[in-house]
Amino acid sequence: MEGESKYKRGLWTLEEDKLLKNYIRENGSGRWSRVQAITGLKRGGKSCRLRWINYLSPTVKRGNFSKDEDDLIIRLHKLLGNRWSLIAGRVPGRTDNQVKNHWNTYLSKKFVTKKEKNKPSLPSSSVARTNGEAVETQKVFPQLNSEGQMKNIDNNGGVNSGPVVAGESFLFATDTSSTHVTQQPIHSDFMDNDLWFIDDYSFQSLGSILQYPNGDYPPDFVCE
DNA sequence: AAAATAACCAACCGCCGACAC
DNA sequence: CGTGTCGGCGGTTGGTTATTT
Repeated sequence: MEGESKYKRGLWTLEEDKLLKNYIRENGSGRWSRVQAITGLKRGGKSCRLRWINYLSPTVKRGNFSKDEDDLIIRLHKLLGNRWSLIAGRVPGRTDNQVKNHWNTYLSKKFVTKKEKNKPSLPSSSVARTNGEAVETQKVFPQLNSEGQMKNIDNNGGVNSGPVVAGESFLFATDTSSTHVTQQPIHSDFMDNDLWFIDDYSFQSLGSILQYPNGDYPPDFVCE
């Protein structure tokens, strides 16, 4: 097809990086589709955006993931599933691509190995594949309304409500085969034990780690 | 030392929602 | 409303590097 080679592909060169950085400095990030016209880069807007967000941006942290970062990612993944942008948003300096790669190449193996000791099988309705391994990805999406009522919506559309104090730790538990979600108080050492590994019939998560430092909740926590 | 395999990670792809016209 | 464009997302690919045989 004509036009298929309109854009260069593959790894970025230092010269291309320099052109893109110059563009950002002069025009700010965004309007990616204009980058080619302005800089002469033979790259599509999407490619430029990705290169900036995942690599060139000064906010991107390079180097190995720390133990703390690993722990946080594991917990957030338990809570959010494969919603990498949401997870990355709570791991300072890390991009969704970094978190996703780190999970797929390292953490999922640790995670699955540990989980498999306690879990002989998975319900087929909630099985996804990661690196060829079966991983349960049941999701619960809590929503907080203006009165502090927490609506927990699971991936089957089931809803359950109850009072929640913003910032207080709470626990979601849901039967994998039903639409019911319940909340239970948790004890303070929850974060230090292995409860956040999936067991046979429940999905449990720590809601408070979803909250941003300024007290806001992510888009999934809709204030009505 | 060479070949095979595994691990890592940057980049691409397809889809989707928001928005402008 | 319908259509096109853009940005964002998660899944996947493929090239490079490290490790094992």
